[in-house]
Amino acid sequence: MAGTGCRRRPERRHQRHVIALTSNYPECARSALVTIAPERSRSPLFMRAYIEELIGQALGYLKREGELSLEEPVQVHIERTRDRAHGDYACNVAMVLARKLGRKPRELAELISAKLPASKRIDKVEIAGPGFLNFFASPHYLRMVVRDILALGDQYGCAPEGSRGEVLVEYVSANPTGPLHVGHGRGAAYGASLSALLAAAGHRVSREYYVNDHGRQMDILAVSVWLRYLELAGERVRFPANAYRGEYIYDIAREVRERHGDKLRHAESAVVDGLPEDGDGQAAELHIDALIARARQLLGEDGYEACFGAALDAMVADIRDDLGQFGVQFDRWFSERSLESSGALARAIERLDREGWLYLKDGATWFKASELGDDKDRVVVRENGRTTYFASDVAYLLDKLERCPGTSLYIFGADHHGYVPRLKAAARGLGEDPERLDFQLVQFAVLFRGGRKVQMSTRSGSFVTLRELREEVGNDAARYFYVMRSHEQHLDFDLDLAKSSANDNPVYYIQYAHARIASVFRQLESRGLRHNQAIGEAASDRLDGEHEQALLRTLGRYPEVIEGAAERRAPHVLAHYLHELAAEFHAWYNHSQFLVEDDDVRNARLNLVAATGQVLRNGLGLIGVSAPEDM
RNA sequence: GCCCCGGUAGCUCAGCAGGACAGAGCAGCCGCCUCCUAAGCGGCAGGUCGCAGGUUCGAAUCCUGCCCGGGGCGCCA
Repeated sequence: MAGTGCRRRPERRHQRHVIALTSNYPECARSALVTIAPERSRSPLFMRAYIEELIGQALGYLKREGELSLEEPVQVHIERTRDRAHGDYACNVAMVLARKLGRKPRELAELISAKLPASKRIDKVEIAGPGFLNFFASPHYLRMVVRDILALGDQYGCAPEGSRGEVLVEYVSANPTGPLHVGHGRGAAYGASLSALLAAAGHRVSREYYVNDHGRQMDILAVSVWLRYLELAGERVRFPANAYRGEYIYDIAREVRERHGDKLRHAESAVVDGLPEDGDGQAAELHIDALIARARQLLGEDGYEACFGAALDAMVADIRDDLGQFGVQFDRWFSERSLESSGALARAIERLDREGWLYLKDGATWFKASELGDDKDRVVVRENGRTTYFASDVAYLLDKLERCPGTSLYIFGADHHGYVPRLKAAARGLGEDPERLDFQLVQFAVLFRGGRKVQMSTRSGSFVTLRELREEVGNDAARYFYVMRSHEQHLDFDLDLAKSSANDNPVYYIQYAHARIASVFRQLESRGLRHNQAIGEAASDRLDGEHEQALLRTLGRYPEVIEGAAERRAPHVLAHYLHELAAEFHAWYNHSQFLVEDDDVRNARLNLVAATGQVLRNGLGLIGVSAPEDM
């Protein structure tokens, strides 16, 4: 039954036409007849943009000669071929036009390819398959790649800063009520990598962490600290079910005690007398809320703020420290409370009102979100006069849109997907363009150890913190593992694999390639030789081996990878690319000696080795993984 | 009930702005260190792309329905 050969499909072979590129039409200005995507980089390093240009010129010529009647631009794909036999790039322009013009695709392909300007970067163009134009990069172009990489260094692959729009990226934004856990870690790694990628692709990027320092959870945290403080002071107060039990609460309480002594101490009876009983569910909620009210009453404004402020400062400092060690930085930590004091909150509500999107019902103020694409209307001011969390969101959104003229990018955990229609509705309600908002939802990460799911529960306090994870597997492995899968995909994080220093760990595989490169240059020196780039460049035609050619092509692809990964908000694309690049280097390393006698060959190879090292460093840097010199 | 994400090789996943024979890593089997780190390399084997329709010259990729798994739907934060 399990036949082997019979399942194979018959080979489909298409006749190929080879068109020599001899004609040149210098007078053809760039035409707007071909569009791929807006804002394509014009850098000479971008082969696709270059090919687009060539095709545009050919079409422009054909149009002026009356051979084609083109009215509107055609949307075409210029893509990397999967099969080397198909050249380096393929374009489907003829097939797309065929549909529009009702002509045969191969016929059109002939027409177009005959008018393609000659180019030093393109060796030949073939017509193949149903009508693809296959472009073969010239050896000259491939060699140019090494020179460019060595000349540009850490700038290779980067578009000029500001060549694209501004992006304000908000990520992590975990409530400062406890340490970050592994779920936040994924958002942090994704956000940091994506931000770096966007910056490399030419966007001006600012990174923000929205600190939820306003709500009930913060009050619970403050009270938790106070209760631990009382405990340390010798009061025997029962700790409520819903309060924060983590060890870190004691640390903060100790700090408060050091600073304020017994000033905040009250007798146990004064604290709990007359409060509703603690218990499960509803009872626990009522109890803790009453306790918060009691704390405010006994401590007064200043005393309460002492606990609250200490808790907030400690938590934010801890989170900042944790993320900093993880290589995750922010340009701004935006306080939710500041929205009220700055008047941003009131202004946002006024704006919604002015635009006519607010109404009163049951004593509360509602936003007509349902008329703007959300499933239901949302309360902005509660019956008790307090604004809702959503109101803060609207105010922060308005603030962001006013500060950043480009895109506001939200990175949410997948459980926040309900916020998307609500915030878009808010943007519309404010009279702003919802297209300026970009939402990326990061799916959950599940830890596996010994092939078993690591159980996590916040209540029992048995969750794994980001810090613990980092200490267990290391920052490099954690950063890489977090972004190696698409963020839209649930992530199975294999702790054993991440820790493994065996041949199966993709992080070490890539880092090892870099370490080997460094080692090659150490060897060179120990043999009393020096790398001469100029000699290598002059002899770059000696890089004609199969492995060398493959490596050159892959290195040349890097700028496109950056561009595409940024556009698709997909750092995992870069992670995969780096793995592939490392694989090609390892294969070459095993196949050939680099430190050969021949000065020309040796230096040419060393140029390629150095260029590979540079690209590995650049790419690893963007995803926050170190590039070690030795392992 | 409504909404979001996913279902591709034994496992974990790429590929999905439609395209040329479906890819990688791990696990399995067979090989490679007098030579720049074997944390490496070469080879073999492994797939009804969840199921059924539809759109198209062409569908893993787009549309519809269904099945399975994960998550979300508060005048909480």
